[in-house]
Amino acid sequence: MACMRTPRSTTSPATGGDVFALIRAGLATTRTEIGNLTGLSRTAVAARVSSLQASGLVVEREEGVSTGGRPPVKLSFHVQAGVVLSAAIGRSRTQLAICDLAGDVIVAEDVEQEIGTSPAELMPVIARRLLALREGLGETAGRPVGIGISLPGTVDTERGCSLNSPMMSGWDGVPLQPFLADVTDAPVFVDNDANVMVLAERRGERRDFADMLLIKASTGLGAGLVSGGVLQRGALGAAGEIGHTKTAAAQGVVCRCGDVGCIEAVAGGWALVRNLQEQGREVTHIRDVITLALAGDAEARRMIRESGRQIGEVLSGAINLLNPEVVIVGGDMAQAYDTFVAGLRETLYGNAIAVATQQLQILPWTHGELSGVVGSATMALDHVLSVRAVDRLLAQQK
Amino acid sequence: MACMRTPRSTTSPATGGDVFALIRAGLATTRTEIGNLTGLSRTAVAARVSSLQASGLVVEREEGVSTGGRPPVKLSFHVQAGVVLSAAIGRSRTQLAICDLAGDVIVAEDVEQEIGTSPAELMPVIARRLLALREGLGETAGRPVGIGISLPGTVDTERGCSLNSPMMSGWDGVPLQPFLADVTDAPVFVDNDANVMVLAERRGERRDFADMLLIKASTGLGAGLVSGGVLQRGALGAAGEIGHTKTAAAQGVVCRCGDVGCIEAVAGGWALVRNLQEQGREVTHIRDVITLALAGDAEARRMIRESGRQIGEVLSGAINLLNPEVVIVGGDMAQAYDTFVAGLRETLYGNAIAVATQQLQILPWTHGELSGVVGSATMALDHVLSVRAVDRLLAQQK
DNA sequence: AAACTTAGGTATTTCGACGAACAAAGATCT
DNA sequence: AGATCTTTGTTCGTCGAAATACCTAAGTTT
Repeated sequence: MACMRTPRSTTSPATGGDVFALIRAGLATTRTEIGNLTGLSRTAVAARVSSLQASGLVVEREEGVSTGGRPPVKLSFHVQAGVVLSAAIGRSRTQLAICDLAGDVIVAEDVEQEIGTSPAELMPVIARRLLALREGLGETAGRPVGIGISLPGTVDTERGCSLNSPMMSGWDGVPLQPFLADVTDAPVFVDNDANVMVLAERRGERRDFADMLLIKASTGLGAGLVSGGVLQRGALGAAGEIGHTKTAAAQGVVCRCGDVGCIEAVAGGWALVRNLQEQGREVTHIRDVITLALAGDAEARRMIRESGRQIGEVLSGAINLLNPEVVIVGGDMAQAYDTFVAGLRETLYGNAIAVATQQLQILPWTHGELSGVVGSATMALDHVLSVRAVDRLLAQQK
Repeated sequence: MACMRTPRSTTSPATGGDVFALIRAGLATTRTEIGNLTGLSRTAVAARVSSLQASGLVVEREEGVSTGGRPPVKLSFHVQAGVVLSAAIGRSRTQLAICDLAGDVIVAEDVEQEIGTSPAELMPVIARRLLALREGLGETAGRPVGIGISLPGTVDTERGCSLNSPMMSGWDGVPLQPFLADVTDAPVFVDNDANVMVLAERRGERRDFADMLLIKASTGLGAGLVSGGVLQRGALGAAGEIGHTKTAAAQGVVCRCGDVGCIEAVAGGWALVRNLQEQGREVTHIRDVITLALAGDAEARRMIRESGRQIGEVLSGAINLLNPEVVIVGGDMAQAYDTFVAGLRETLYGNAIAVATQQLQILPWTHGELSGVVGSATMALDHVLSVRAVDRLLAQQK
C-alpha cells in the first residue's frame, strides 16, 4: 500500500525548476542529494545545476564535510541575485520594504497617510519611495525581480487590483501595476493582507504546515487560509472575510459595514477603541489600546481578553470546518499575545470538537509588524521563483 | 500579463497519463485535438494513444465528421474496461454497488444492519455480497480495478480505517482492506462519507467547480469541502465536522456527543425525530420525517424548514470563511429540498457577507440516495485513473 | 603509502520525440 | 466523373537529451 521509497512522485523527470525548488527549500545542498531526491542521473543533475548557476540563482559555496571520500561542493540559493520590492498598504499606514530573494527584509520604511487616500494620490508616493529605497542600497543589491503588494479587502489577483474593499473607497477596479511601471518592469503581484501574512508564516520551520489558519486581529478582523498546502482565496477572492460573521455577543450592535451582529462590532480593534472612548479614555487606534494593556491597564487587558474570547467562538466553527494543524495569531492584537490568546483558548477549546483541537497548535506570528511586507515579498517570490517560472527562465537563457 | 495561447502550463511534455486525462474528461476526442492541447507532435500523440489502446483504457470509436478532409478517428475512454466495487457504510444501513470506470452504477444493493455492528461482523457480509454482485454480472463486466469505501466520522485515509467515529464504536483503527482481500487484490480506498459525496458532485458539468461545499444533512450533519479544486481533509481528516459547532439556538440542549449547544442537537435528523416523538408522533428515522413532510404534514415541514434556517446560520460562517462557488445540499433532507433550502436561504443570505453570496449557487445533490456509492467509486477512480497511476500502468505494460 | 570511498566530469550508447515525406480518406471544384 | 485540395494518420531519418560506463579528483582509513 505505502509507497516504496520512490525517488519522485511523478513519472516525468525533474526539471531545472524542480531542482531549484529543492535547493531553495534547503532539501538538497549537494549534487548527490539532488540525484537521490529526483532520481536523475549525475549527468542530468550536472546539466540542470550548471544552467541554474548560469542564471545566477544558484552558487557554489565552500566545500562540505567529507563522509569518507571527496568532499561535496555545497550548492546554495543565491539570495542576493536580486531583490523584491514590497508594499503593505493599510487604511492609514503603508509599509514599504526591499527584501532579498529569501524574502528577508533589507530595508523598510513606513508611510502614514490620510484614511481615504485614493490610489492616484498614494501609489505615486509608494513608487517614489520604493525607488529611493532602491537607490539607497547602491549597486551591490541585485535587480528587482518582482513587486508584491497587499491590500485590505477582496483582491482580484488576476487583474492586480482591489475588488471589494469597503474600507478603501476609490481603489476597487483600479489596476496598480501601471503606477509602478516607472520603478521597474518586473511583474507586480497583488493580494489581500491576511493572505500574504499567512504566506509569510509558511517559511522556514513552519513551511511544512499544510493546513494553517491565520487570524489577523487589528482594527478589523481577517483570516488567511492555507489548506492542503495551498493558499485558498475562494471563488471571488473573498475567502477569510470572517470579520462580519454573526455572533450572539454582537446581537443588535451596529457594525461599520452597516449590518448588525458582526463579530468585528464587538471584538474588532475599532470596537475596542470605541468602547474605551465611551469610557472617556483617550485612544484613537487599537495600537493605543495594546500599549495601555502592555502597561498594565486593567480595562484594556480585560477588553483584549474578551475580544479573544469572542473571536475564539467564531474561530471554533472554522476549526471544526477546516481542522487546521495550526492557528497563527497576527495583527496588532498579537502584540498583547498572552492576554488575547488566553481569551481565545477559553472559547476555542470549549467550543471546537475534540479531534480538531487535540493536536492544534496556537502560535504567534513570527514577523510581527513586518508581516505585511514579508508576506507581500513572499507572495511575489512564490510566483517569480516557482517551478514553472524558473523553467521558463532557464529555457529563455538557453 | 495573460498567457498567450500556451499549449500546456508545465514545461515537461505531456505523458500518457496526461493524454488519458484529456480523453477521460472529454476535452479531446481525436488525435489532432490531443496534439493541439498538449503541444505534442503527431508521432508523440500516436505513441501515447497506441499504448493507451493496448492497456484497454482507450478505444477507437466510429469516425467523426470530416471538416473538409479525411475524417478523424474518435477516441474514447473505455468505461467497460473494468469495474469499481463500492460500499457506503452507514450506521444502520450499508449501500453496495458495482460501477463502471465512469463511476456510473451498474448494480446496487442495500444491506440493513444493527446499529453498533462491528467490522468483524459487517465486513465479511459486505465482501460476500460484493462478490455475489460481481458474479451476477457475468464475464462481460471487466475486472475490478479498485474498491471505494465510505464511513461516517473521521477516517485515516493512509491506513484505510476509521480514526474517530463516535457513532461507530469498534471501528476505530481497524484496517478494512484485509476483509476484502478474498474479493479482489485491487487497492482499497477509504474516506469519510461527506468527503466522497462532494467528489460524486464534481462529475460531469459540475467538474469545474473549484470551490465547493457540500452539506450532508441526514441523521447527523457533515460537510465535504473542495477548495482550489482539491478535496480538503484537514490535518487529521476531521475537516467538515460541522455537526458539533455551537449555535445560539441550541443553547443548553444536550447533544448525542455529550456536549451541549451543538447545531446537530436542534437541526440534525435525530433531533427532528426526537422532537416529533415528543409530540407523540410515530417516527424512528429522519426519512420518516421527510416522508411526512412530502405528504404535506405541516409540523414536519416546519421542522425541516427550521432545520434549514439553523444550518444556514452555521453555514453562513463557513461561506464567509471559504467563499465557495456553490453549496450542494445532500443527505436525507435533500429529499425535501424546497422546504429545507427555503429555510437555509433565509439565514444564509441574511447572515453571510454580500461578496460571498452574490454569485453563490445553491444546488441539490445529483445522485440522491446513490451519492454514497457513486462518491466512493469516484474516489477510488480518482486514485486508480490518476495521471500518475496511468503513467505507472503504461510503464509496466511496456 | 596503499587501499578505499565519495564526488564530479567525460565518452558512448540508447531512447524518445520531432519533422518530413507518404499514404489514406473524404470534400470540393470543374 | 475526375482532378485537386484538406485533413488525418503512419513510416522513416535525424537530432537531442539522458543513462551507463569509465575516468579523474580529493578526501579518509588502514
